[in-house]
Amino acid sequence: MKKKLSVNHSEICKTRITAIKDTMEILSGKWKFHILGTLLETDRMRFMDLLREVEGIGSKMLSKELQDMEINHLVTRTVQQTKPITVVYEVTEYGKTLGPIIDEIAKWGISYRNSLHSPQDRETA
Amino acid sequence: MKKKLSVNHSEICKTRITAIKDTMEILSGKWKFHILGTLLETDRMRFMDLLREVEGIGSKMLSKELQDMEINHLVTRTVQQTKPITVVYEVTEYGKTLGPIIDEIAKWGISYRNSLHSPQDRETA
DNA sequence: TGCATTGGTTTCCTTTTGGAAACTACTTTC
DNA sequence: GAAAGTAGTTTCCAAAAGGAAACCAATGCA
Repeated sequence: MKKKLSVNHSEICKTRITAIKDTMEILSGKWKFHILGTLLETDRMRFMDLLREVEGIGSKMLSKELQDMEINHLVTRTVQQTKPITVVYEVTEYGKTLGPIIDEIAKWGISYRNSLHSPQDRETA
Repeated sequence: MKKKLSVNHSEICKTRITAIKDTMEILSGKWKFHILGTLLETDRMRFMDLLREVEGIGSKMLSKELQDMEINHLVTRTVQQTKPITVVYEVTEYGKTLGPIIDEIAKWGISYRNSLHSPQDRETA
C-alpha cells in the first residue's frame, strides 16, 4: 500500500497561487517595493529627489521602474511647467491599496532585525 | 526663492526602508513566495510533490530555493528512513510569521484579477 | 533484467537584470 | 560664457538568474 501524502488541488488553492504570482510579477525587480515604500511616505516626489532618496539606484533603473508602475496604474507622472520643468510622481489611489502589503513586509523586516540580536526567537517562536 | 519639496529623512523612514530591503532580500527570486504559499497550505510536502505542485519550476531551482529558505530558518528539511528515502519540507514556526505578508499578497492579487474585468476600479478607487 | 521512483547535483546555455558613464536638451545662475 | 540643475535616454558591459537535460545512487516492482 502506497501511502500518498495528499495534495490539495482545490480551486481556492490554485486561485491563491495564481494571485501570488500575479502580484509578484507586477512588483518584480529589485527596486519597486523600495520606491513604493519611499513614495508612500512622502506622497509626491520629483525624479531627482527619488534618485537621491532611493539609495543606490541609478537613473536608468529609476526611470524604468517608474514607467512599469505607471503602466500598471500604481503611480502617476505629472510634468509641471516650471522654469526647468519638473516631474512629480505620486502613488495613485489604486497604488495605495498596496499599502497593507508594504506594511506587512516592513513589519516583518523590523522583527527580523530584532531576531538577529536574539536568534533563539527564530528557533523557538 | 527655491521652493524645495521637503523630503522626510526621519529615522523611522530609514528603518522602514531598510526593513523592506531586508525582507525582500530574503524572499528574492522568482519562486520563494510561490513555494511558501504552497507549503503554507499543506503544512508538509515531499520534494517530488513540490516539484509537481509548483508549476513550472525545475529541480535545480526548487532545490536551491529550499536551501536558501532552510538557511534562513523558514523551512525545515527532514529525511525519512523509508525504503526509497523521502524528504519532507515544512514551514517552521518562524516561517509562518510570513503568513500575513503572503496573505496580503494573495488578497491583492485576487482583487487585481477582478479589477481587470472592471478597469474603472483601477482608475477611480 | 530492466524500468520507475526518490532527491537531488552538474553542466551548459540563454535570458534577464542591473550598473556606470556618457549624452541630450533646456534653463537658470554666476 | 561656463557651470549646474532639471529629467531623462542610450550604450556598453558584467553578473546573476533561470531553464533543459543528463547524470547519480539506492530501492522497488514486474
